[in-house]
Amino acid sequence: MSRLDRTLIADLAPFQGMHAADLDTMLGQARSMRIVKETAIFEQEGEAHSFFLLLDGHVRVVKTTPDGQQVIVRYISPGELLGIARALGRTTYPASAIAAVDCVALAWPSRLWSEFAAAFPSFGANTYKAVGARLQDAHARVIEMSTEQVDRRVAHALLKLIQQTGRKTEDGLLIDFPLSRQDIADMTGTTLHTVSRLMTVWEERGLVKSGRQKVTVVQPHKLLLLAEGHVDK
Amino acid sequence: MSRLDRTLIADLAPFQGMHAADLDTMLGQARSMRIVKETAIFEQEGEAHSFFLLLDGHVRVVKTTPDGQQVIVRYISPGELLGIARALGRTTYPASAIAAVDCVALAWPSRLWSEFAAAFPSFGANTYKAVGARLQDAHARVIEMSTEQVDRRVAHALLKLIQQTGRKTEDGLLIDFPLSRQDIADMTGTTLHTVSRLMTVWEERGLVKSGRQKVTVVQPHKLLLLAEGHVDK
DNA sequence: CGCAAAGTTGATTGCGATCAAGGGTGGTGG
DNA sequence: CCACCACCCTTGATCGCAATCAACTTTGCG
Repeated sequence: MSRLDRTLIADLAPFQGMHAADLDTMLGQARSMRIVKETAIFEQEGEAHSFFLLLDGHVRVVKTTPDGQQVIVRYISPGELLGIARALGRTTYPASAIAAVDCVALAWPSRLWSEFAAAFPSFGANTYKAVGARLQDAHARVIEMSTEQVDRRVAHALLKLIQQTGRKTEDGLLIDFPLSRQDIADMTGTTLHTVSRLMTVWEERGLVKSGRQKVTVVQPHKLLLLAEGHVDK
Repeated sequence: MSRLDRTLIADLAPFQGMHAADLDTMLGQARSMRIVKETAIFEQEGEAHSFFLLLDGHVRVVKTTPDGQQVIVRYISPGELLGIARALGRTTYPASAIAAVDCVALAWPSRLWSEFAAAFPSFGANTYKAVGARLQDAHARVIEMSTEQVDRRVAHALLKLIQQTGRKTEDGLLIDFPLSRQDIADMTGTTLHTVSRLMTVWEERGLVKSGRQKVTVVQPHKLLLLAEGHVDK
């Protein structure tokens, strides 16, 4: 049986400041798993039996309302923790996590979370720092939803994505996983129709290039100006 | 000089599970202060020199956008911590805190936060639990802003407030601090005009009673139905 | 090749913002 | 004590953004 090597995780944010031996201890209790595209890692309301570390791929975290509307809370990139319901004092997952592409992840039983946090203070502190960062993200999003028009919200969403996962191509910065108009709509509280029209206009203006489940930002700077409201639409 | 008595804080959520002696240690380093109505406890972007515990009164936490629009992030009730920027890994306050009425609070230098969290694990855990709860609140709010119409958002906001600070009166549940139409608008991402019209309709329907900076919810159950979308508007 | 999923585009509608005007009320200072 | 004024609230009229409704096109996959 192949053991997991600590270099797999040593450089990732959640494990900064930890001793090599402690990394091994954690890895020794991890189970590695692959998740095929468009399947769930965990489901909203489900028993929070495990927490995860994404090693490769991209995951979208989705909340579904009682009447079936979907909101994409965030996208997870490699190196980030997900499903840390226990750290938030929950016993069920507050959202579903769906693999946007084929993914590789590590999983630990939730029960171990408090053990790890206590035994490895750096790990606990890093996690809480991440929670703090997410709280600020969420607040920023509330402000955005309260005060900004659709076009600026969509621009912000795209900028956040290229910052997180932008891959340089000859055309500009490509968002590195399949992203539909509907997905963008679910991130920004609008409809696929409105997003489609925006993309058309922006493409004409040379700000972006996009196709089926694919978006490339050609002129991030101009998109930023638009997002910040410094230009006419 | 009068010392602060530990019974002042022993029963409050942030201090659950702490030893009496440790409470005294914390109190020994606290400074108690009064804040007059409509003045700031701290300002957005300001150096986060202190964190606070609200002992009496009500505080509104406000974010202001570069173009001057205001969003009320939350109201703080007695027994809650505020200004815990350091716990979120920040050195400046992410929002302003304004006393909605005359308030009494305890203040500690921010520097002590990590000391307390390390020395009194219960205190740290309680705080992080609170941060987790706020993260969930914020997410719920994003969902709300993304998927619900104005009337339902306003209904939810009022229900949250009466849950937090509702005081029983002969008419129903009174929100226990001055709350203007503009305030409600700033909580829900709408305008005072729309809120005013809603209140008028709801008053006619017997759901609420309201006046100058005063709101009483007469029929919480019916308001909940409206908030959940189970009835026609 | 056929079909389902994704995207485009036009037409229409309506919610809620904005613009505008006026009324009520509590607090303050003369 | 009263008058005035700032602040809060109400209500009407209009407008525009973006949702909705509808039809069609494109694209990739099995």
